[in-house]
Amino acid sequence: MIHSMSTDLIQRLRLAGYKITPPRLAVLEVIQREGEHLNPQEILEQAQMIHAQTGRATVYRTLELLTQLGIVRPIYVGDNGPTYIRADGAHHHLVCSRCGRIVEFDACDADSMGCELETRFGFRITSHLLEFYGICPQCQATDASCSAETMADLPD
Amino acid sequence: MIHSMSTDLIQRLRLAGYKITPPRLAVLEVIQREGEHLNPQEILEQAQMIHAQTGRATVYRTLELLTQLGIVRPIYVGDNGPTYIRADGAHHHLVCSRCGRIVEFDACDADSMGCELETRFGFRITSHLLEFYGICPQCQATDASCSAETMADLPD
DNA sequence: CTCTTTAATGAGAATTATTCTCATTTGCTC
DNA sequence: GAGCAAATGAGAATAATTCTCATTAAAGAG
Repeated sequence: MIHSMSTDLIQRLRLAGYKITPPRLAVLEVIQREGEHLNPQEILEQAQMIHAQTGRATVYRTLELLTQLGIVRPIYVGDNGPTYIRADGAHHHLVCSRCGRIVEFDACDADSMGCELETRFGFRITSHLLEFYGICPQCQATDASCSAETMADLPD
Repeated sequence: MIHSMSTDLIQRLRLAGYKITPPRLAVLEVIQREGEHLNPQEILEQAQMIHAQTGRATVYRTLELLTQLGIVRPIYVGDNGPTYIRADGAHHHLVCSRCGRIVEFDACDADSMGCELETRFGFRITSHLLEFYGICPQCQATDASCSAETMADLPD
């Protein structure tokens, strides 16, 4: 099997006592490559391009395993099901409660807080998620007036 | 129907053009009362104590509605399904990737960031969620050594 | 207070997502 | 390369959520 993947991650799997198998490599590869917001179905499809026989159950099992190992983690955005992302790195979202619109931002003070929390609770912190919830400008405009747009939001 | 609930919320429903019905009042009451981390099944059960005929589909429909209105929002903790909380107020978690342990903390710099983001993106922000992911002290201890505890985490 | 309109409801069917089962395969160690 | 247990794939089973539709009832008009 050809794989151009971080030997480091493979080592982590091996050291934790797990076998290095084609489906696991495929899932790992997919998540490393895309990095963002793939749901189990999409991960299955992409993994099958790498290792055609990959089964759905194995994808779920692998995602659970990689989550346990702190390599990936599920993230819930809007009202979709879970998607998986690399467990390192931070995520910052503004989420509109009304329409579900998501805006990303960077710049975040959380890292310094993270350090403090590491000391305080003894966690070894690898990443964070900071989400603000509210109403986006567009939806505010809609709410404010009693125009046709407003009507569109009322029950049919 | 007897309900000792925030007239304010009822007004918001009414103003948005929705009818005030017993199941909606029941769900609203349950979420107001408990406030935290109830899943749809639990909300159904508790709502039925208030209004016995409440149906499951209606609970889902009401949760969707209340989410749209920014009154509640779903939150995903660990690998359980969604639970619903009041949309106001902040939530701060330390989540262990390995064992799923959750520690709550308060004190959070996010509010000032929230103000800045309101200006920058025009959102009207009502709450936030800040989660740090990492490995809890217990799991670190397990990882570090090659003791019996470590064995327990390896594949059977 | 009664009537009318139409949103909302409950029951259960249908769908979708996830987990489980088990016979078979395959990494890994020696 | 032989042995062993972990890992796998297929599909069954389960759980969670959404949809359908006939019926009910909330809200406004008169």
